[in-house]
Amino acid sequence: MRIVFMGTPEFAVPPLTALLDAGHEVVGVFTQPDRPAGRGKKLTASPVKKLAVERGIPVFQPVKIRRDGVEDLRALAPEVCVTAAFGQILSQEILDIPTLGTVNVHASLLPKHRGSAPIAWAILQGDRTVGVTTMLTDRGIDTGAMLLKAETERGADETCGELTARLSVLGAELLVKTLAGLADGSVVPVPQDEAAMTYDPMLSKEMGQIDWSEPAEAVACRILALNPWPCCTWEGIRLLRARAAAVPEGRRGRAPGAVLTADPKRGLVIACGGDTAVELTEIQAPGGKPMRAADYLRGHPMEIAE
RNA sequence: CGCGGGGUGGAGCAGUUUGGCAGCUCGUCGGGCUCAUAACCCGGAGGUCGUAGGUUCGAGUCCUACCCCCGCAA
Repeated sequence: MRIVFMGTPEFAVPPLTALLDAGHEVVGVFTQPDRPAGRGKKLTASPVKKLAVERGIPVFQPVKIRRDGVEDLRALAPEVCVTAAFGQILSQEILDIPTLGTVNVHASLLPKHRGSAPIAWAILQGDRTVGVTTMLTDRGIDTGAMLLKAETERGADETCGELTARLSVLGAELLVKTLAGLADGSVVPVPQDEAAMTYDPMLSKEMGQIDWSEPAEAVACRILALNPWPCCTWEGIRLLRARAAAVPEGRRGRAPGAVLTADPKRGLVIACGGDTAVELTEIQAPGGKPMRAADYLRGHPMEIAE
C-alpha cells in the first residue's frame, strides 16, 4: 500500500521498519521537528527521522501538521496514514486525505488507557495483562474503532522502558497484520465500549513522589512505571527497579519508609503500608550510572531503622 | 562554547582542600572453625589511579589539553 507514516520516538521505529520490510510503499514520514536534547543541548533528530533518512524516505517536520503540513500530506496522496506515537493531534482535514483512513498503533488494550502514556499507567495500576491495539483514528484522542489487539503478560519487575520496547515490536507485527486484514476485508472496525474506557493524563514529575504508606505492590509498580521517566526518587537517589518482598526476620511493625535492611547480602528493603516491604533492586545515585542496590551499598553504607 | 556531577585492583566507594608507603566495604583464590549459615577466623592474588604533556627531589593529589560516562531540558 501507499503509506505515509507519522511517528516520533523509539516506540515508532519497529512499526516503520515492519512496514518497509513487509514491502509497503512508504512515500513520506512525518515526525516532530528536531529539538535541543541531551548534553550540550544539541539539535537532535527523532529516532523515526534517523531511520527515514537512512532509508531514503522524504521527511516532513511541521511544527503543527494541521496548520502547515496539510498540503505536503495531500501531495503525497497516501492510501493509508499510519501513526505511532506521533505526538500531534490530527484534524479532520488531515484525516480526510488518506483514501482508506488512518491507522494508529496504541500501546494499550483499548478502551483502557487512552492517552499519551498508556504503558506507564497500565503498570502503575498493576495491570497484569497488557498489550497493543490497532485502530482507525478519528477526531477524539484514541477514541476510534478498534481493528486488532495483541496481549502479553507484564514481567514481574519489568520497567516501563523495557515493556515499551516489547510492545513496540508486538505493535509492529500487529500493524502489518492489520493492514493486510484491511486490504482483504478480513479485519473490520469494532467501536470501543465507551462505558469501559479510561483516559490517563500525561506523566508528571510530581508522580515520582512515593507514598510509603501504600502497599509494597503499589510502591513497586510506581517505581517500575515511572522508569525511565520521570522516575521515583528517594533520599536523592533515583529508584529504577523494585519488587515486593517479605519483611525481614524480626523487622515487623516499622513505620512506612523505614529502612529494614541495607547491606549487599540482604539488599535494600524498605517498609511499606500494612506491614509489607519493598526491595529496591536497582538504583541510580546522583551523577552515577544505574546499578544494583547491592553494589551501591558496598560504597555507601546506610543506616537501618531501629 | 547552556549548567552541573563523575572516571582509583573484578564491583561499589574513600583519598585530591594542605603533594610524601594504594585505603575501605565486598567479590575472588587457598586454609581453618561450625550440626548449620547472608556467620566467623587466618592467609594470598589482583591497580598503567581515564589519556597525553607539564611543574616538582617526589603527583591519585597541582597546571594545560583531550577522551569517556551521568544528571538537568520532554
